[in-house]
Amino acid sequence: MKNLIEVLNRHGIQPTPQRLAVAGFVLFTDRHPTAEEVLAQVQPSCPTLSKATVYNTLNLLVERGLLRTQNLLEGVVVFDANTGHHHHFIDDQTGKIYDIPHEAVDIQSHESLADFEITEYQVTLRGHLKKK
Amino acid sequence: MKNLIEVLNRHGIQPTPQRLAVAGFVLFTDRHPTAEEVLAQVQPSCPTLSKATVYNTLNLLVERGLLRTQNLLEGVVVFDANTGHHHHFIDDQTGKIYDIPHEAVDIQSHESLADFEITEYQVTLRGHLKKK
DNA sequence: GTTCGTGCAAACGGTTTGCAACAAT
DNA sequence: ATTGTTGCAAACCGTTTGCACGAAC
Repeated sequence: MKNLIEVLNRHGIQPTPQRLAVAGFVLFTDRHPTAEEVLAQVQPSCPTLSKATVYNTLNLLVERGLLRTQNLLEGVVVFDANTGHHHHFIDDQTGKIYDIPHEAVDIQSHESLADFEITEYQVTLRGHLKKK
Repeated sequence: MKNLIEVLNRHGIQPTPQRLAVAGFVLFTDRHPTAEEVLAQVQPSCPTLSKATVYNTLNLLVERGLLRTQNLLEGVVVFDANTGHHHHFIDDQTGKIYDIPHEAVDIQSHESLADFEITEYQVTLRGHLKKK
């Protein structure tokens, strides 16, 4: 992917094969993988990839603003390619995490919160998918 | 505290001195302490208290529904005596976590979320305290 | 040949577990 | 004696780090 190389370059990241493999997966998936899952996914197509390099690369992508981490489930850190403001829906039955556009949820806070200057908010919705 | 002993008994927890010390702090604070902080806080008044017993007791309280864990900040697990539905406000400057009553925030979800059967939601607000 | 990235293995830190000593009944 | 709790230390697991090798310029 030419584009990916450009993106990395633009963020001061040298596009090595390992980094391309990791970024190529993690920046374009809507799953919310853990570091382990990234390794398991990418290892086959890039057999020399080590755990340390996965972590180094993921941290680099986060540092450069291409990726963010999320702490949605008890003690599990996942990586999210959606770096803008958005919310999440977690399917209780499958554990799957869905991104929800920021505009899809409006919040209205009671005047009892007058002392709080709210600059940002994130909503975590839980439930299950409706059978349609 | 007579009450505390009763509460523990009612939940099938034998009220040992260590458990009373831990529960006496963690169930009645509105801070959101980590396990470390619980140990540091309670150790002085209960010198024989070990780290393992703090974890065992906290896990027991969670298991019995007297306490819950929260994952609000990157990789930090805190314990929250408020076991009902509620939201949180995190002061960006101090990192302090405030409990927000569930009714103090209304959410309204866009019809684009029609496929999601939402059974529960939690809002994390961020910002800073207004100087009054 | 200097710089940067990699793989490996060791270190790390928060949490858990195994176990022997120790109540309490 | 049995049951349950404790403290200690070791184990655990996800993540980070140190370091020597290797590729690129």
